[in-house]
Amino acid sequence: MANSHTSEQKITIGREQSVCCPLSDTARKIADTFQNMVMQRGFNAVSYGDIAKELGIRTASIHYHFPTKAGLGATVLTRYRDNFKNAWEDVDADDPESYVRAYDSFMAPICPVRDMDGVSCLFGVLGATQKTLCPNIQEILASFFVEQEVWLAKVFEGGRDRGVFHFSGPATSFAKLYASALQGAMLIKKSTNNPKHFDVVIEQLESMLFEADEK
Amino acid sequence: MANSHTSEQKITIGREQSVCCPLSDTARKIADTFQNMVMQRGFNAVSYGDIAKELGIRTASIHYHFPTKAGLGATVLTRYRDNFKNAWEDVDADDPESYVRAYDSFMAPICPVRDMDGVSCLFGVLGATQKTLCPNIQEILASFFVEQEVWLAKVFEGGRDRGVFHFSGPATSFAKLYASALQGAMLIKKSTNNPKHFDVVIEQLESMLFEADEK
DNA sequence: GTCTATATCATGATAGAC
DNA sequence: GTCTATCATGATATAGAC
Repeated sequence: MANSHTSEQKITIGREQSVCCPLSDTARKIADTFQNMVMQRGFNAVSYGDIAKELGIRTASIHYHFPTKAGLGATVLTRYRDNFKNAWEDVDADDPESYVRAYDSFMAPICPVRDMDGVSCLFGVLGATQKTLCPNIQEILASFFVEQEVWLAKVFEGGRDRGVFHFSGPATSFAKLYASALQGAMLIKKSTNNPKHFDVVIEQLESMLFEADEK
Repeated sequence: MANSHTSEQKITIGREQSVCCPLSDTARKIADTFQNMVMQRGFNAVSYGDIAKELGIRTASIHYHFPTKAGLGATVLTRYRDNFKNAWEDVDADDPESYVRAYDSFMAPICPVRDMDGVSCLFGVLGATQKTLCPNIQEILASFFVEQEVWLAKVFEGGRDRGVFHFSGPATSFAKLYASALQGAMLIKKSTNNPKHFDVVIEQLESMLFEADEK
């Protein structure tokens, strides 16, 4: 059943590399294909055989580049996380508009995920089966969600203080809500085959966040 | 790795039965155990062997009650869905408070999921790997999310008209946001091992929905 | 209704030739 | 770096005894 997809789609996010050595051309193709498939089907439903078939190579070749599936998963997730975190622009306390730009930089890497049918965020997909993943990956997952919330709360709070954002309650609570809504929206978008679901949720969130600008 | 859990936890939701014949005692134990495990690890990471081990029986016995894993999944998901939908109380157009009660009835079945460590909503877990599931289950999933949104939007809109709820924009958009936030919050709660995450998101949502009552 | 035994298949992974 | 060949394991599922 894991092979019952009819049309694989290429995803162009997350090609950046993590701390360690850059990936060779083949390794990158493997990582891209794996990432794309996991975002559609989940970690446990993608096999080396699926990747090999898609790329027209043998599973042994994949094992040469990535000896273990857990290692491949960690590489892909690290790259995906770094792509997001590197996008986050710093704020300038003296420039209110920098908070809006920071928010935009946060949302930018999400767009490619939004625009692909049949996928949802890698973090969310892995989080759904968290307990089945190796401790390394569990740790990357958990710490990203925490870091994301801390960063968002800082931007939201500073932006509210400067009058560019509007929401009630603690900034950490609003950040938790925002991150949760994005994850859930991608998940429901995928489950209902309705790309618009995600767009509508973002519209609703932003109409709240920027409410004064629209009055 | 699917067996690396140290302490299975019992869940008491979703014991209600669907349209067809009620489950025998053993069948119900199997369904409960399977549902609980799937909410922790996902459909593809739970095997008949895992269930058999947990219950102290053989896999062949499980096949007697549920010939196929897809069938077991459909039974469990149908039961889970009915448990939610049956909780939804009708509104009385002449009674504004009935809209608050309807909202409470919607949230009630979510509490047990909130209170269990290491699990997230069955809909969300299955949605994350949607493409790997049989068409039957995919359909139940997709239609539930749509029905949920329609019901929520109706309650939100009626409640806003009567002054008990407060939000801006179309009720369908707010319903989409609400459903997404709940799904994402459970997912992040599980991924970060932080039960409070879910509570905070609900607090934030309700402080928005009931804002006037708190001023 | 539950069991033993078994069939069949896919999986992650390794050894060693080229 | 890629291949063929192979291994060990665990999965779904079935047949038939009790």
